Amino acid sequence: MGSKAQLTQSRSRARRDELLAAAIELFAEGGSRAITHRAVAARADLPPASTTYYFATIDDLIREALGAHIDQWTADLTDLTRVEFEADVGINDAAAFVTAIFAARGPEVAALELSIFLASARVPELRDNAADAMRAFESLTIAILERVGVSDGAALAAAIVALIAGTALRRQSGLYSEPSEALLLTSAIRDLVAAHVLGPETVDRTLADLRRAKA
Amino acid sequence: MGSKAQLTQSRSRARRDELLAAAIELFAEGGSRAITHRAVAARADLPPASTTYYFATIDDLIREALGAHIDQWTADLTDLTRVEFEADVGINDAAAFVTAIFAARGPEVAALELSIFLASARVPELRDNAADAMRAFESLTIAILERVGVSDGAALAAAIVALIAGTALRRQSGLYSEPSEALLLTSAIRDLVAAHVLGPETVDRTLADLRRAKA
DNA sequence: ACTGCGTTTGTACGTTCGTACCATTTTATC
DNA sequence: GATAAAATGGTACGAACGTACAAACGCAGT
Repeated sequence: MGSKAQLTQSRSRARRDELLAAAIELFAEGGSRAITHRAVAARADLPPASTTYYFATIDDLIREALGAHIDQWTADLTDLTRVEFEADVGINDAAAFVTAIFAARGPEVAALELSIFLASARVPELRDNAADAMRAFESLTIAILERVGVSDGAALAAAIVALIAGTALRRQSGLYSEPSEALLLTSAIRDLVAAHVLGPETVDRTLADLRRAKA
Repeated sequence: MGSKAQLTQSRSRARRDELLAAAIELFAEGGSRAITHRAVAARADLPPASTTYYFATIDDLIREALGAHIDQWTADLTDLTRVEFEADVGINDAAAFVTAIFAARGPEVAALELSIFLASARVPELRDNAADAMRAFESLTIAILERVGVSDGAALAAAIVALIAGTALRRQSGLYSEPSEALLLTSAIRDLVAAHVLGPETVDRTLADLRRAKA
């Protein structure tokens, strides 16, 4: 049996965190297959037996690593919610800001978070962590929308979050250049916000006009 | 050395395909960790040594399985592009149609395709397959937009694809009920199309109005 | 300084893995 | 039907894996 660690000493907690960080590194580089006791320990410059002291099984180690990483992301997003903006921030700045959160950290980092979301579907223990992260991302988006003047933006925020996540995924294919992706995303966010401001009646009318024009 | 198979016999090709299908099944259930020679052979009801005859290494097996699956998806999408619609199809039907392609096949299947996209970022051999799939999806979306009356919809299609992919990802967290997700997605697609039809000037003006209203 | 508990780590065990080998069976060609 | 090529499948071997264990170590409180 592993995992009789009690972590009463701070040095011990630090070592555990280093192992988790090493595991995330390996996961980012080679997927879950790259995470083994020995590889994690070697990456963290710790003896091979150190992993079994802190984690009962290798699956626990993987779960904890992914969970800790996504939790950190949740915490970062929650912190951002409290950031104050300048008074006259416009949609463009806000869109760029939200975009930057997910998409502009480099494709590799985004891929990591996306992978954890996917993994959470298979791993019940991670589901709450993923849900929290998603909630935090949407809350942040709602908060930013409010600063910009949109008050009832829950559904809009959900769409924007989906748009950002999808763009991050699309980017993994390497089909499109970096700046054009960012432009596309900002433009789409602006479109969504504008449609929301104009209201469903205008959208309905516009689409009805489109249908009539086609005939 | 494995992989001296020449596949001159159709039965042999069929067995190979069964192994690939079994590998995909295991991948969907337990990730890349679940794919081992023995597990794949057992799942396909074939002798343990059968995998080494068709695939030089286990990584080749994994790559080929993921590649074949995403290629099949590309082929399906390309076929759909050729489907003719009824004359007076509206945006709602079209949006529901595109939505169904990615999102309504059940979360598990969508997760599989998303996972392959993510994996393609790490595995150079899969990059072309992922790019082809993305292109096919966008081409299909462009084609559908044309039937609805939108002609210059390349950027719009990119946004819609991102939106759909992101919604599929968001759904993995299990935060939202199935029908509300579909509604949200359809609504967002309608908004994007409407904003596109109204044009950038209207969007600009609307956002400028919003900014003024806030102050 | 002593004692107990948490921590650290070298080592080893049994299992499963990737892969190779080779005898056997099946199929294609003549 | 004979012959060669392809396909099949039982088996085995070394490496890497997860995990366990016990001895050694360090940091409390006394």
